[in-house]
Amino acid sequence: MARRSDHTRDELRGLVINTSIDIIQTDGFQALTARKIAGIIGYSPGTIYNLFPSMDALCLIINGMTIDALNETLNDPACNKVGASPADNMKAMARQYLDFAAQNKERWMMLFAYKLPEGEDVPVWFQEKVAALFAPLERILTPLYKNDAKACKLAARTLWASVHGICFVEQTGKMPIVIGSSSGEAMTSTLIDNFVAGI
Amino acid sequence: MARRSDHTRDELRGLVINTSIDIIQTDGFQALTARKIAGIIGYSPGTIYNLFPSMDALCLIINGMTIDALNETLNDPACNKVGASPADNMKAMARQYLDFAAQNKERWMMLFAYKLPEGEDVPVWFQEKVAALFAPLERILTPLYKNDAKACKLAARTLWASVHGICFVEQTGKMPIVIGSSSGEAMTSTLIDNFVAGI
DNA sequence: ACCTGAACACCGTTCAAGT
DNA sequence: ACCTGAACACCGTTCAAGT
Repeated sequence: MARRSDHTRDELRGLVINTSIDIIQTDGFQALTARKIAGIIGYSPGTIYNLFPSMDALCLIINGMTIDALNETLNDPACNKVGASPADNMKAMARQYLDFAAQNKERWMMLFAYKLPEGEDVPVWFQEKVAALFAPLERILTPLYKNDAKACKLAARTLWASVHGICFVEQTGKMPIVIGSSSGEAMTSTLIDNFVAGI
Repeated sequence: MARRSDHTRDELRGLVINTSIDIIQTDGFQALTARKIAGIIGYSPGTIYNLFPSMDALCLIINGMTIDALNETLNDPACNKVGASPADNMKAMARQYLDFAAQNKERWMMLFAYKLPEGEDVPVWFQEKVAALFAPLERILTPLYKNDAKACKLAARTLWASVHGICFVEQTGKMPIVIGSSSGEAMTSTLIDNFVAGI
């Protein structure tokens, strides 16, 4: 066939990524295959490998974009109000996290269920994106740990991991819901109220 | 070939399950394939389907066994001491959870990363195993919520999910470790201390 | 009754060959 | 230079055929 030049290389990459996200959100990330992407965008499977070194590399890029989108919601003014109490800002931030996961369920699940194969390890640029996720919560907590930056970091990571666990349990529905509607929000509220009161 | 009768049907099922767990623990659950199991136990791939309806069914059985093993550690006397404070028992239980995950990393990961395909849903017997997981923690919390069973249930689920999140973050190492060694234990301690103080 | 192994419809990935 | 499509080494799953 040879050069078609229907799209530039960058357009093509964008096309592959957007199509991939569509597939993931519709059928789950297990349904993402090179052949399926190629079929949808009207190219051959080989072209995917012209644009990305491997399916794993593509998945990593998509996960990076999901983290960026999540990070954006955590920096939303709604959970970084100047007048509000740390607890209120934290609750708002937890709600942002829960909402993001609910609205982007399959993309969010992929972030945690997808595993690089045995050999390779997570690249630095990806680790940096993950690390950036903690900053907003640390910022909120700072006033509560005025003279102990180390304790502040520990608390931020503890709360972040806890909210993540609550979100996970809510999204996978593996927890029996005896709590009534909106259990994720009830749990994050209980967590934050008790934690802050206990500081 | 026909009947070999090297093993009874139940022996064969046990052989498949044990071999599967070996593969999972060694190479991760992504590496578990019917053909690989068959090769190791010296039967043809078809035999796997004689013993189990599908690979998904086998995975579900293995996950059920992992939950049973986890549940056993949560009922260990070490985290259910009569004289100890609820906080101490909870910390011991969290440690049991963290230790189990560390020692059975791939099996534990599979519990959360493995997803049934789009159509089918989790059978009731599996849901019941999951539900049983919360009882030990609820038992510990009961004295702290004497006259409010509903709040106790909510707190138990909140703490359980939180410890799970901490464990997840520790196991996947997605969190930058600025905290020093044994960050999982540091986080669960902070969580439990603050939460209990805040009740 | 139990087990096989070929067959079917899929994968990811590579790469010689085409324009 | 870009893209294809056949090829290779894998999957899960089924089932006629063998003992």
